[in-house]
Amino acid sequence: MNHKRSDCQRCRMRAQSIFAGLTPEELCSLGMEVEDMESGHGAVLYRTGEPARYAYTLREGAVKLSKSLGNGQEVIVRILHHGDLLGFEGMQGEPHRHTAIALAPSQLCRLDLAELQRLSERLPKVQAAILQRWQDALQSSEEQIVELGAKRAEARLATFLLQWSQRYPQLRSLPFPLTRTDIAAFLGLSTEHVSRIMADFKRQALIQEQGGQLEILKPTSLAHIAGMPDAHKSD
Amino acid sequence: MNHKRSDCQRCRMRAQSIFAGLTPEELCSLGMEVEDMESGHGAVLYRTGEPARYAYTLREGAVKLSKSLGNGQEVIVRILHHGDLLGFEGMQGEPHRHTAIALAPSQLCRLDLAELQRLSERLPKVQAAILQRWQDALQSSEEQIVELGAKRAEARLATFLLQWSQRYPQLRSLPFPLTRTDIAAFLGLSTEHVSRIMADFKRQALIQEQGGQLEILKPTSLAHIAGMPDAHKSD
DNA sequence: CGCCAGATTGAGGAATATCAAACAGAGTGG
DNA sequence: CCACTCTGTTTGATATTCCTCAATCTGGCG
Repeated sequence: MNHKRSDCQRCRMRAQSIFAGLTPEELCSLGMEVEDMESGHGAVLYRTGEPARYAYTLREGAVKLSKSLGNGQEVIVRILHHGDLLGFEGMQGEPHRHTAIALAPSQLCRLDLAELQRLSERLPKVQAAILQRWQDALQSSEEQIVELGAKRAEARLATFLLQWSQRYPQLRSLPFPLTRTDIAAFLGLSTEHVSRIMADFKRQALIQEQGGQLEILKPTSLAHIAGMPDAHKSD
Repeated sequence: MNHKRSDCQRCRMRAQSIFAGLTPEELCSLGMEVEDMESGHGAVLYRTGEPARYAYTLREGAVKLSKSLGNGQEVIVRILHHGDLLGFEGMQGEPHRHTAIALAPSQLCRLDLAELQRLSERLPKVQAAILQRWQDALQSSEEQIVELGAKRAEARLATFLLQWSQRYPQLRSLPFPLTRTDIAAFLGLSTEHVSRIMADFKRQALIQEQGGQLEILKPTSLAHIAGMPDAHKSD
């Protein structure tokens, strides 16, 4: 990993960050210790139960948040893309609730939680932004509950692929660094079952895959399989 | 339903409410429109998609939050007990994301969302309290994801029963107004399967049921089935 | 009593997991 | 450049879990 002092003023994610809406002066006055960092594929950002010192903003790449059961089984609870936040459960002093691992080479901003906490007490805008993120996370978790609770494997995989593609708009060929085992851990299936369904999708020419790149050929058919009556096709 | 102006000062839930930590003077100065209300079994508090005017604190009883799929299938996303909050997604102006239905005769406080929003901007304590609730909700949703994604029916039901019992401490016999269909919609199973497993648990004398009352006879065995290595038995 | 919603039970079938084996591709060392 | 390993994928055969459908049973209630 590679750390350096960050220049938030010029960050191209600023408009979507938790510091959006602050004037440059306010931003300057924060005195926040923010470090740019890069994490390679497989890098562990933090582990379940560790005391939380830092929170992160994911600027580029993808990160999985997972919990592991006693028996060694791993469940991926959420998958994060550029613009997402992680590690903020530490703001209330709690230890990390997940293990966070980079799925692809990623760029992040690392924020000191103690400072952030003081900050959010002073600046309601920041607190409101963080609240919004919590709400988004809850919404996505609840959608995941619906997937796991009500849909069959095919449908789960279809929605998953569509959701993934929506995080990379106007991109024909998507970065797709996930292992079958990762997908399985996220969708509550076995590796083999995921593999079979992916193979099916390819045979039906719904998707195409080559060297970590994924292409959604028939989003409408996938949406139909996913059980979304009329999801407006974004491609 | 039955409405009347509430006296928050004397509310016995005040210590756990989002207004905890406020001085009586602050509480007085709120000018919040808070209404006490009672809802009978099956009463609908709000529906998915409705514009959100009110949020609620559940003082007594139980409420289910559910989403329904296009095909008429219903998934219960979360079940609320006394002390829990609901309907707060409206604070950011969004419509309700769930349908909220009382599972038992319940007592709630109804808060005007617009007022609450203005309030939380003035009082960081209130906002912090709400943030904490969002976090709790997220945590519980993520635990549910783990249940649905990684555990088999028996284990899911066992954890569910144990979690239920933990919401009624020092109570030998628990109120248990749930239908098999409700449990099934929460655990991602079919009604019949739930029924079978419940019958099994009874035959093994792990639990006992009569007239809407549930008794956990062997919490330790249940915890074992649930896949919790050493959950400290709370009973 | 007759009726009705919910619960239980059984039988059969579909969805998914598990186990085992073969396969493909990316290094790596010779 | 070629074996050779290593990791991840695919495929097949079988076992298990869970669902579906249908029937019966139960308790409350007009």
